[in-house]
Amino acid sequence: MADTRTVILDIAEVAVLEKGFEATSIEEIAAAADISRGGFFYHFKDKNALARALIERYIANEDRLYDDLFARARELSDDPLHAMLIGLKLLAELLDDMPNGHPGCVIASAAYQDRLFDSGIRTLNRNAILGWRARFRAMFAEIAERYPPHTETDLDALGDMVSSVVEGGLILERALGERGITGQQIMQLRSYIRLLFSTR
Amino acid sequence: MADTRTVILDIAEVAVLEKGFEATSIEEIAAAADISRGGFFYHFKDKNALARALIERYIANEDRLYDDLFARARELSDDPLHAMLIGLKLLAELLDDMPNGHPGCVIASAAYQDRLFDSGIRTLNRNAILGWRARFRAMFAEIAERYPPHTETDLDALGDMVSSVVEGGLILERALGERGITGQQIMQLRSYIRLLFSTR
DNA sequence: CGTCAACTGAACTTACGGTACAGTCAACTC
DNA sequence: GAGTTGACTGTACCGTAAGTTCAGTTGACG
Repeated sequence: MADTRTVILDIAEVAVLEKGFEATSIEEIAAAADISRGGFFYHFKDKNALARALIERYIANEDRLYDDLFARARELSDDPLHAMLIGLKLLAELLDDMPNGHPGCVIASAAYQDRLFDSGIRTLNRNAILGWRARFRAMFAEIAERYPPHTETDLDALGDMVSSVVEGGLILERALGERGITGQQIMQLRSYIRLLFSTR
Repeated sequence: MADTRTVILDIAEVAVLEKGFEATSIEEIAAAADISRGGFFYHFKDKNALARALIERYIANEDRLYDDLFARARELSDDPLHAMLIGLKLLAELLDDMPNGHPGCVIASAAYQDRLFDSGIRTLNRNAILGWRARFRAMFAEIAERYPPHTETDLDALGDMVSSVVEGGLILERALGERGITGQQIMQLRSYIRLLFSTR
């Protein structure tokens, strides 16, 4: 059995992504985790601590996922452009193969409920996104060195585009109730990257 | 002076985008609109009616904006590809020129608070996004006829990409607290469209 | 037996959504 | 200028649901 803290976070994540943070009650989380309301407060000192833990865990997971996935892609090709194209394909497949679709992004959810949280949490979110920008920017910079882009391109904006397309895709997927949208959008981004850098 | 209903919607929109729907109280809206709680219920029978009105108004505004903007673009060029490129540029400028930045998308906000609303509201959201898909799909189809794309492309996915990039950009913009991100992202999409269709 | 983590269960406080309704007041209609 | 209507105010009230606190229980382990 997983430890209770993890169970709470799992339950809370799903609920928060479906209804928002404020609308997710501690009672409801506790009930689903088979503990009492008091038990919840043994693990988290207040509701804000839950939010912080939720976000920290999400960011750590996402970072690990990107690490693994693009490391794997780099194993499959030594060329930075090909590795990026492979990585994006793997990412699209991974998202599409999730049993119930990707549940949504905790950071996007938080972005639309900003004022509920303290500035520490906002900083956390900000840094996560800046981290992804830097990660992909570096990868694109390496590509651009070997394959000069056909159009002058702001590499920060291009780095952001990965996050942007994922976030946008998840919103459409949720709002439409259609599976596979996010993967499709990533494949469009991939198509852009290929056109932008590849020779001919 | 604007009529009270509009004032309520304006205030509620900002508040909901900042804190989420559940966390926005009727009391607070009424106070900001300088009316009593009773006054609020004169205009909206309950909180759900407010949500619906908020979303309906947002969709109508967005539709009108797209209508105007791409009609204008079409006036400036008869060529469908050029018109699209002009339209995207205009869109990016419009978003960047907003006095306090774009406040965020009500539909994205709703997407992450789905379970709060009845299925009617979900249908509303769904149809709005399907409408934008159809709108842009048609435009891309016309472009593709004259300029066969360099890569085989799913026109629905391409149509969705406009919404996706806007939504994603808005999330980054909010989470980072940086202006201009959404405009940049749209310019990236524009760059993709140009590479995908243009001869040369 | 003592300790400690992991809880339980009840109590407390506040806030919110919603209802009901009597009354006000300015603007328009006949 | 009497009457009507739309747009409210203000107050009182209800139910309940939510966050938080805490004293006390339980069971495993040394």
